[in-house]
Formats: sequence, structure tokens, C-alpha cells
Amino acid sequence: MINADASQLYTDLPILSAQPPAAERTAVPHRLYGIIDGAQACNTARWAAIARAEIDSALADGRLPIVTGGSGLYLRTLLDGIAEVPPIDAAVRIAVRAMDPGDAHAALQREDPGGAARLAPADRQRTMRALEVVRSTGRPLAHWQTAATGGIAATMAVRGIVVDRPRAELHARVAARFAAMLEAGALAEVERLLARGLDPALPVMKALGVPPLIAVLTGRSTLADAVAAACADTRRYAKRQQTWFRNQTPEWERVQPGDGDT
RNA sequence: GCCCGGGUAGCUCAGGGGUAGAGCAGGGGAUUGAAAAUCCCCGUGUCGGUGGUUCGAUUCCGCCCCCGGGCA
Repeated sequence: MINADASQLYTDLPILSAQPPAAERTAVPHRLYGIIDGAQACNTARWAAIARAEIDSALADGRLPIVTGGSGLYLRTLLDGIAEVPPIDAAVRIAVRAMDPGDAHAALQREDPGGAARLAPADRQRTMRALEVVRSTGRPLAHWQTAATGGIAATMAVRGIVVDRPRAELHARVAARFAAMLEAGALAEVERLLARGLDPALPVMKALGVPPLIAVLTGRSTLADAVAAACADTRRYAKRQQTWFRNQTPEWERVQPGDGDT
């Protein structure tokens, strides 16, 4: 089993990211769960590279690699590859990310008008990415994105399966799951994470449930409000996942849990 | 029982004689190196019920019901 979930990658969040507990990892080898320190920000290309290595190693052992997880972009990068963009200059990245979102978009309009036109001005994440790419590489993102490389779909047979459930059922499970996470010590987990004093913009700090629980720990929210907020965030995430797989991977097989061993 | 407030979208509430908005929730969509992220779009609901006034009532008036608070 190879994890394809962005948050389950982090060592700091075994409970809140719902990493499979040790007891569940005995039957089959599990890979890429809790392998990255929260102080680092993983990214889709890096994940795809290590996932590829794990797939190759499983294959070499004569095992069937099962890649599982909900990060649509990660999966797509693994299968179809991604544009090869030269590494971004660290100083450029820091400077760009420190910019005011409005200023960043204005700068992008000057330095990469085509890219700016394609992005919503409020889409700060993509705006910053586009800006750091032009500034660091001297060419707009679109120049690099004409081709994607590294996808495994071209070199091996891949079977895509979407495990899905009705929205209402998902909502009930979200509430039950978050309650169970608290029961299992999610608050203490976040307390430890908070004590590290990491940059709040880091992916671990933005994982579902982390911001609301930090608000509790810093006295800015009640636990009840945090539970409600975390569940609402998770419901919206589930919706985005359904939207992604419904529209991005329409050809994949659809399966409902309980359909049996299909 | 009496006196004040309130009863408007799933929730919290704004509005006001020409059949209504906001936030949140919810739904749809985008998605090329922080993706559990970052964005875009979507608001008809017996305006508590019932009589009346009016060309026209959710809005004004009467009565009734319900929920707060106060006085007994």
C-alpha cells in the first residue's frame, strides 16, 4: 500500500491525518505514511518521485503496488507526469511568498501577462507560483507546461478505481471520525505540533483540523466550535474530492464500499 | 393573567405597502511543483396562523398560536 495523501505524509499528524495505525499495517507493507517532517513542505513532484521508487521496488519484489489516497493532483502527476520546471531560487521564493497577494498579482500582470490573465486575482497560491517561476527561470509558467514528463501510465498498466459513498453518508462519517480523532488524542497531537513554532503557511499547519484545534489551544475558540469548524472543512474537502474524481477521472471504475471484492 | 420584545432561506439575522436580502451551512465547477491547498459560480422562501384596511399586505390594524424577558 503506497500512500497518495498529501497530509498523511507528515510525521507530525498520525492521528489527525488518519494514518493507518500500526495494527493495520501488518498484513501488507505500507509505504509513505508519516515519512516527512512537518517543517518541510512536500510537493506533488517530490511525492510522485518517491512513489515511483516505491512502485518499482514493490514490482521488483513481485508484489502488486496499490497506490491509495485522496490527493487528486498527486495521483495525476504520478500517472501523467508534470511539467519539468527548473528549481526555484530560494531567495526568489521567499521574496514572492512574502508579498501582499494584490501586489503579487499586479507584478504578475507585468511580468507574465498571459499567466495573470488565466488566474483569478484572488488565487494567491497559483499567482505566487506563477510569479516565482517567471522570476526564477526567466520564462513564464506556460513555457514550461507545454509538456509533462515522468508519468507511469505510459509505461505500465494501471487500473483506476474511485471508492465513493453518497454525500450524506460521508457527512455522518466525517463527524464520527473527527470525534474518534479527538478521543485518540488529536488535541495533544496538535499541541505538540504548535509547540514546534512552525511557519503557519506550511502544509502540516493547514491540514484539516489543525487550524481549528490551534484556535482552541490558544484560547480563541471553544472545543465545540472547533469541532463544528473542522467537520465543515472536512465536508467541503470531501466535496472537492468528489468533484475532482468525477470530472478529472471519469473513466475510472466507481465502487461503493461494500460492493464486495471487485 | 398582564406588559414589553421577537416569530422572514437548513441556522443566525437584516429589511420593509408593489410578493424579499446577507453571513454561515449546503450545491456545482476549476485544479500542472505548499493540493486536507488555492480559487470561481449558485439564494422562491405558505416573510407563524387567521380575519380586516387597501387597487395591492410579508410590511398597517384586530384576534389567535409559539418563543424570549419582565411584572404578578
